[in-house]
Amino acid sequence: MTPIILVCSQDAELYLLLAHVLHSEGFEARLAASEDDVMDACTSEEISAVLLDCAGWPSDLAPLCALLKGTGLSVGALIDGNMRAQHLQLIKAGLDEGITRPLSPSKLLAFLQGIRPRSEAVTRSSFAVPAEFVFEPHAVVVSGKRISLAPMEVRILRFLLERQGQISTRQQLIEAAWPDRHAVESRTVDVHIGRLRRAIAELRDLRVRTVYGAGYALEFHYG
Amino acid sequence: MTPIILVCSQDAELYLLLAHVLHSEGFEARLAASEDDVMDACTSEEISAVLLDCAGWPSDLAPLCALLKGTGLSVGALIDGNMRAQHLQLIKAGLDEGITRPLSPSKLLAFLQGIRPRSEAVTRSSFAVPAEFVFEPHAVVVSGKRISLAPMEVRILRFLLERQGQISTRQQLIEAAWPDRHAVESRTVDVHIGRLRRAIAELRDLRVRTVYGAGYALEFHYG
DNA sequence: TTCATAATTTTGTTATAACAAAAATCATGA
DNA sequence: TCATGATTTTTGTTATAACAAAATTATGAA
Repeated sequence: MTPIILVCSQDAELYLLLAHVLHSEGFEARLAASEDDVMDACTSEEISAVLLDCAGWPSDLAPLCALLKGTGLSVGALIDGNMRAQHLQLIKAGLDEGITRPLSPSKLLAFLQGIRPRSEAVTRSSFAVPAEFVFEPHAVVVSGKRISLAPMEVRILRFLLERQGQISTRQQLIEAAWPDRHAVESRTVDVHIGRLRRAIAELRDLRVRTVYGAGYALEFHYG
Repeated sequence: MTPIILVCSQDAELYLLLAHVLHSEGFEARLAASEDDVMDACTSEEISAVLLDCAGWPSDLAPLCALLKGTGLSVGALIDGNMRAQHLQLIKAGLDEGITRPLSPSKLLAFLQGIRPRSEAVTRSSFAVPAEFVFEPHAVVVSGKRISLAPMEVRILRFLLERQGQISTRQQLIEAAWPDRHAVESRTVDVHIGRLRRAIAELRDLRVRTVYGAGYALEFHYG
């Protein structure tokens, strides 16, 4: 079931760009240009999250935010950096994520894919690799065993360890393990996962699990 | 070699969004916020195309456009619909493609992927399926043979026939053959191409050719 | 005729062997 | 020691069998 994101804006171009980005990340986008549109959309479809465009909306969005939060929806908002009072109002209304302009698509996507806000992301980045794992450029040492790995396999394994069992999409793996702006097909990830699996096959407590239609997660049993 | 698109703008958010869109379509984006930046970029890297943001540039872009065209680069421009004089100046400067605001990502991508401008696209859509092919919902009849096909295979074959041997990317196939806003993995396309190939295997004059790293094209020998 | 259920078809996704291309490393000779 | 060519390793992509899920069609009972 493709999650549907309701974009509340009267900025047509922003919507077109966002719709494109969302679509290519596995979301569907819907446009609401008025409060009536918002009500109609929430009634007729199962909306997964709402994105409020503060610059592209003629009135104060805090009441609408409160209403949407009252229905249990996740709500994010695009907020101008200089509109602090508005930001505060939205936070009081229960806003889940404020995304300041200029908009960073990756932060928006992180919000939509359930990744915690940056402050928590920073906290989580201190989730280091468990001490049992010692990485080398072409290998990993764990449980007294030294496993040869290609550099790409090393990067993927390290990332999955840092994620501590959470599901990673292929796109997240690409962003984490490939050099910046390096475009590869998502099925390239699948092939590397297979290579990593074969390389670590002899480790009984470590396994890469496939989550159908979502991505991959690491299972590691400490002992 | 990933094509590099130089985006000339001082609108940070537009750049972030465009960079994201371009990146996920297999392009790399670079930002130039001044004419010096443009010159630096063109000197230091092999730029495949340039995109001029007329709203996000402080001066007339026609001279820069002429300069870039002089170097043989493809140049597109984002142009406000009400800036006709500017549009004319850019056309006189040799502009390849004017994309009016609000920006449609698919039109931008069509330009970047070498698809002809819309006027030519409309012309090309009259390239009907050759008369030898008669399509049914679950089959195609050609050369006196009736080949059973799944509906998706019918849509893919029809699209490839209309393309008359031109290469289609997986994304183009998805946009043409799948319902609007339907998100599938690009490897889903590969699987359907395989199924289509098996279905039409007995037709000696019809073949789906793989273009490594690009997509697919149909080979059909009339006779 | 309608509707619920089962069966079948279609579509989406995964795994992995294999091939293509690029990058890194090694060997050799000047 | 260094440049160059050869070899090996690494990475990206493709093909396709197989599995999972969704959609459509068929069937039988009410």
